[in-house]
Amino acid sequence: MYTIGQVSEMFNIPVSTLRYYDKEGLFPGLERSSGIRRFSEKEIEALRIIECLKKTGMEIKDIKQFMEWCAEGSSTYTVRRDFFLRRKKIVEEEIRKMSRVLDMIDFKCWYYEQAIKDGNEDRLNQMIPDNLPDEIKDVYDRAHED
Amino acid sequence: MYTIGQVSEMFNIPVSTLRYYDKEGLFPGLERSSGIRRFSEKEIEALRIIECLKKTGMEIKDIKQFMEWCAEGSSTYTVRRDFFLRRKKIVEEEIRKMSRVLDMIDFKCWYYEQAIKDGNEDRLNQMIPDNLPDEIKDVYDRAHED
DNA sequence: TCTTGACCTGAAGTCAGGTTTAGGTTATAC
DNA sequence: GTATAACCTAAACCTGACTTCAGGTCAAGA
Repeated sequence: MYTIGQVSEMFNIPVSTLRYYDKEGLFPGLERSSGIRRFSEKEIEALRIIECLKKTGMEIKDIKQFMEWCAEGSSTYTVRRDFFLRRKKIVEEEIRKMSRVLDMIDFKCWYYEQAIKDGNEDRLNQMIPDNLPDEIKDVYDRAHED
Repeated sequence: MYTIGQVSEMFNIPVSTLRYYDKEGLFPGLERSSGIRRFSEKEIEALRIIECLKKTGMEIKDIKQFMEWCAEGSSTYTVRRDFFLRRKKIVEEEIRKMSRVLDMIDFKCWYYEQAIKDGNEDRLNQMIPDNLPDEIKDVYDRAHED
């Protein structure tokens, strides 16, 4: 059992944020002794999941929904699995999107490298988009496919 | 040359958002004729970069900084290259982080698949973290490395 | 016992990134 | 030439995710 201050240190999350999460219903079964929150392993695991889901851009109210399903017990196993399957697709798509963003950034790095060499963008602007050298053409194409 | 409405359709961005971007200084040299905004190829390319940088989580005010460098001309080529090199590192880190999140999600999918089969989490809780089967152990380890 | 630090609450404040509203101007089609 | 659709501004409003504040309680050590 941990106090809010200990959990705050463990996860490097402000105490105010933990209280906010509690207020928003992210710890459905959180115990208290004479008013003071007592975090068990259950809440620690919940917090790991919260951190994970927040990284995927999920909103607090949707994380709350998941925590409520956890509190409901074994009747929600399939709902919870489907929840993660949906999230999986979203994160996979996010990674694909980021890879394309990375191609765009790589292209821009190359672009400014050339501009530095040339002292201007004239030659570059004549190359784009059809006369790019092989070394960068693939990156450009991936970055600009919609 | 395009009107704000045409650009809105091209990019599927509300007109109000384009005006907001303009107010925040994201189109430094944007022309007007009798008060009406005239978007040129320059602003279209700017908007492509804005969309890209927004996907990396960059704030409007930092995107504005970049656009100002663009408006300054050839003296800022190296600054702009370095800007993209920094962003590249951040996005690469983001992708690595997302891959670990994906491992966590894969683990959770497996976990609930087992729980559905078993009808409870008892067997699972005895397995975690040291007696996991090989098929999932790697995923678990990657998901939990800090 | 008293003080000090960690805890508690509800309400207000903050910040980013827009969106909505109200009131007005301009361009285009009939 | 007049309707109406698309444009304009400033300012207020909204949402999510916190943070800060004011005022109060609780537990442990000197």
